[in-house]
Amino acid sequence: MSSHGTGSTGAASAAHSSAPAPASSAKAGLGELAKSYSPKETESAVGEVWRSANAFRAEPAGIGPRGNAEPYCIFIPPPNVTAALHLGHALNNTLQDVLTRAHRMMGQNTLWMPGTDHAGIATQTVVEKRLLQQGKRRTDFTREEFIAKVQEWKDEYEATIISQLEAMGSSCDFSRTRFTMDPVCAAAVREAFFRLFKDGLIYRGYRLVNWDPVSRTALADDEVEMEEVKGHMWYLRYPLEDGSGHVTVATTRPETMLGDSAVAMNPKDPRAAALRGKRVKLPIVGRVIPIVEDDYVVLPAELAQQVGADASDPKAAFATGFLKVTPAHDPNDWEIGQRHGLKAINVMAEDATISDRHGWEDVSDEARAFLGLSREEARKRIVQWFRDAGLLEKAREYDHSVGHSYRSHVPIEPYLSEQWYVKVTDDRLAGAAIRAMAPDQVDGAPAALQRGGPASGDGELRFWPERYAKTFQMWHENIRDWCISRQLWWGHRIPVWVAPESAAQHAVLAPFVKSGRVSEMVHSGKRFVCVRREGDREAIQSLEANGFTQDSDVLDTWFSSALWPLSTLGWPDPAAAGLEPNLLATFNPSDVLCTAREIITLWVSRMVMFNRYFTPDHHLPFRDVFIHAMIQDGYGQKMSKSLGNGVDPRDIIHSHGADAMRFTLVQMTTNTQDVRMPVDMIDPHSGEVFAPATIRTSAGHTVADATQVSPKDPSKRMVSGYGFASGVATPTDAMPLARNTSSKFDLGRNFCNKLWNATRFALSNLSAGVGDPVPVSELPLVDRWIIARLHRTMHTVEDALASYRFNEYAEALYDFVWRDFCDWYLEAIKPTVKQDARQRRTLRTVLDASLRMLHPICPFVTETLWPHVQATGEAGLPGIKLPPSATLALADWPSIACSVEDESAAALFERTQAIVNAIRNKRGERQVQPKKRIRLQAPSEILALVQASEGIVESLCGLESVGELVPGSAPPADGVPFAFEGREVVLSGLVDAVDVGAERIRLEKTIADRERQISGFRGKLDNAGYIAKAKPELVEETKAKLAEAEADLAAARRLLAALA
RNA sequence: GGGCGCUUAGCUCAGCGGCAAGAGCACCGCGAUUACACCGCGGUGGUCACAGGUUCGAAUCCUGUAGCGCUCACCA
Repeated sequence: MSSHGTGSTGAASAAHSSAPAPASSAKAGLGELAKSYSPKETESAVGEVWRSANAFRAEPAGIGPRGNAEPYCIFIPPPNVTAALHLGHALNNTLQDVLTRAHRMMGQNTLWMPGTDHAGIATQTVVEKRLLQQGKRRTDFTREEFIAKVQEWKDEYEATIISQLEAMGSSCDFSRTRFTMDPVCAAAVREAFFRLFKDGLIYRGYRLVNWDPVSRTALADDEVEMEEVKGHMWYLRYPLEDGSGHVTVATTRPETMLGDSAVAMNPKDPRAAALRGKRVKLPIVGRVIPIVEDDYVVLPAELAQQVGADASDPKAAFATGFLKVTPAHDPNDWEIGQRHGLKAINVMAEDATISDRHGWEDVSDEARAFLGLSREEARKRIVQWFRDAGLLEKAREYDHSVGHSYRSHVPIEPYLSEQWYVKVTDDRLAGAAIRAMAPDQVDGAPAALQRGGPASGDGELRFWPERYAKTFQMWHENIRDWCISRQLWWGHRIPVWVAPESAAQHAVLAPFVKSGRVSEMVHSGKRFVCVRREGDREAIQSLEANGFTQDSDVLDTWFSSALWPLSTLGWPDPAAAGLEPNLLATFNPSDVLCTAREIITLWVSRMVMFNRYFTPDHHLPFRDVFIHAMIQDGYGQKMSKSLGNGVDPRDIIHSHGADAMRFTLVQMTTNTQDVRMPVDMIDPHSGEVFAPATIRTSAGHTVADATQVSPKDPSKRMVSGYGFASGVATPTDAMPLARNTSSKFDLGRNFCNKLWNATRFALSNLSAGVGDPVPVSELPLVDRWIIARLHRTMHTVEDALASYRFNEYAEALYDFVWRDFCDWYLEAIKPTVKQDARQRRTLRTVLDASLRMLHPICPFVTETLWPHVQATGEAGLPGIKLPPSATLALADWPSIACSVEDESAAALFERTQAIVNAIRNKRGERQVQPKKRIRLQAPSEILALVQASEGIVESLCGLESVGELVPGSAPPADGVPFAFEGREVVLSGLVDAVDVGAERIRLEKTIADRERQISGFRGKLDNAGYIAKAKPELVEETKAKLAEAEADLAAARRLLAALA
């Protein structure tokens, strides 16, 4: 089919020869472009063109050729280094690149800041998993040794990710690439922590956290996954202390009863009066605990109705009205405990085994038997104990959802511990985030908006699509303080040193505090000292000499991510970080953040809070937030690194090319929430595409089986992407890794090929020279029409881009290039362009402008074609400016004046298209061979239209003659009549003999269609409400349509009569 | 339970108050014509999930129902 692999006359040689200086050295000519676009052979050369032109380097204000231009900046959502990028990232980054490239071409000083995220818990987990496969554990190494291993992993995947971004054509300023744990970012983290600590916004909190008993670390709320679990509801009897009876509590977690410190009941409960002041003797433990009254307790349905309380609470269905209160092991119980001054008795160790060493003191002999048991085992034995003691009232099956660690997948234990918190509930953080919202996107009474005065950034944050503003608002209205300490090794170590409080510390600390090098606080008998600078050895040595030790925990990853728009630009001091002093001021605030919706709470929120808090004028990190769709696999599951169902963009680049991938992704970016991407596999043994065999994981996900059998040869096998990502299967020479693909990308591939061939055709004509510019009014009709279409397309594209309607951008160009330019313009000019230099000027100009507008979506193919097109001579017409440029990536966006749009020419050409379509339709209906010439006879009004088309109707319809149809004269014997614009028109020479019966059926169908239309239009026009209330233009339009339909109907009836 | 979204041609999706509802793929017919078979020309195919309502006019707005998906919170 093409010259793949020959390299002799193909695109590869053309691109390679032009790579060092594409525009100047390229000699355009048909022979240089292969018959079809072969991305593999050109993409790397194009990448080299951009690299050698330093095309994506951004400089701060005042420096470089764009130093005085308005800045445009996007911060990449830093991909985490746990794994390679998948198609979700490809979508995310393609959209950012489209914006970046378009704004660069529009002349702005444009920075797309790239980098990666260390993803503390996730990365540590994948490395630990790999070590486990080698039979080793984290604790077999020192902290430093282990971190070095994680670092190795990070280096490998960081390089992979950057190379994936480059392969996709991402126009990031790679010279500024950052990593959230590099020294520049680490300095920002240190300063931010210090300031928050000093300002009282970081504090030590002793409370229940989400505890992962396997990983033995605290987790943030958003790191907990809810999973449906089949369990039981146990009804336990607790005897009253005075022996007068018992109360029954319902619980799913009987093992926590060892730590109960009260039983609660609702004060409205009819039984409350009798029980008020009584106490309960806790079985097994023997602890005597009070019965407290609290509104939180739900009454059982029957009682609720009796006292007129709300019985609709789902809990009412199984509640007993008595609630065991275990403050140390349940968040709600903790709240009740706080309200009633109850003790929190922690009965578990850090691994969630029953323990008497973490706050449980009154262990009875009977209870001692349960020490050391796991949660699950303790539950069984305690239930058995109650059953044996006759205190188990009943048990029933009960399904409920339980929080699980997204890391180890075991149930989370609400666990009492002391952690570091950021007080995000403070108005300076959450309040500032809500005040940032654009007022028209804030839901409900803007109470929050009224709290603060207008600061810069207030009211400026806008979500696209706007429905996501609600997510942002609700998150901040219900926000809870943020637990930021993690008991991990991989991450930013918390810069706090601690020692038991003592008077002697003052003398040591005073000078450091005074000079602002440290900040201190005292909490529960300990002194905590935050050291501002990592390099402050003097302060650290002094602290350590006085018995202080550094907190061994690290910070939540999102703490450093939250600083990304600041840290990447060198905050707090770019110069000290070795960067340009005004880098930060130039590019923060940035313009838009592109991300997925689950990131709104995790990251967008925190960036907004931190950027506003840390900048003196409280400005935003970005003004717009664009939320794009989530890419799902063919089974409706989110593509994710952890599930391993992601498709590597390099696979799609391999099968379809980077531009095809990009175009397709942009084209599918509507404002929907999810897009499905059915994934096929390519057999590495045969190259055949097939649907992979799937399995269901224990968690219920459908994924490609880890190994697959070759569809061609059952003796051969391969490893799937899932098999590789999950570590289940390792590719070998005999069992290689299979690439994925998806036929979805055919759309983009076909389009790129179409553009390639249209350009090839244009080049073959342009070699005759492009002529001097002439006013648009002097050009042939079809030229004036295509220029009008070009102008309108440019506006559609610009409007779409300005409001992030990416699919409209792609579709406007798809239709313009394929439908208007290829199907109509190129076909129409074929007979004339070789002789008409004016027309070649139009062709040159339209092609040039099209490549420019398409470049942000398809940078590789457009840049490859660019030097060939540039070499044909000057582009542009009066009103259309297309200044030359060596590289397309740095070329100007087209400038097209509205005055070039000739509306009457456009309208006339649209009538031309209509008659061409009508004639083609008649040919098609009769299966006339394309080569066969036919004759047209039409009344003078229609003949005038045909003549005005300047030969286009004749050439596009294969007409050998056009003649006047005199009214009343007999039509030719082989005449095929039809109605056009209410006139009778006859085609002849289509067939040897007219099939009168078939002709009658066609005419009768036309008559029926028109009659239906006419009755529709008349219905509207007879409706007084329509005449009175609809827009006048619309009424006029309807009248015109009615008239035309009536004329067509009359013509068809006359034709039918003549046929008989 | 709260929030968000989806349900339009066989498939994947646009359209979100006003032409006789669109695209790509698939399908059917004609076609190796000096850009392109990753192609050209023509065609088939839809009571726009269902039920009410608002309106001169509803796929489009409102209410309700059903199914699907995501997300947050929570269950003793």
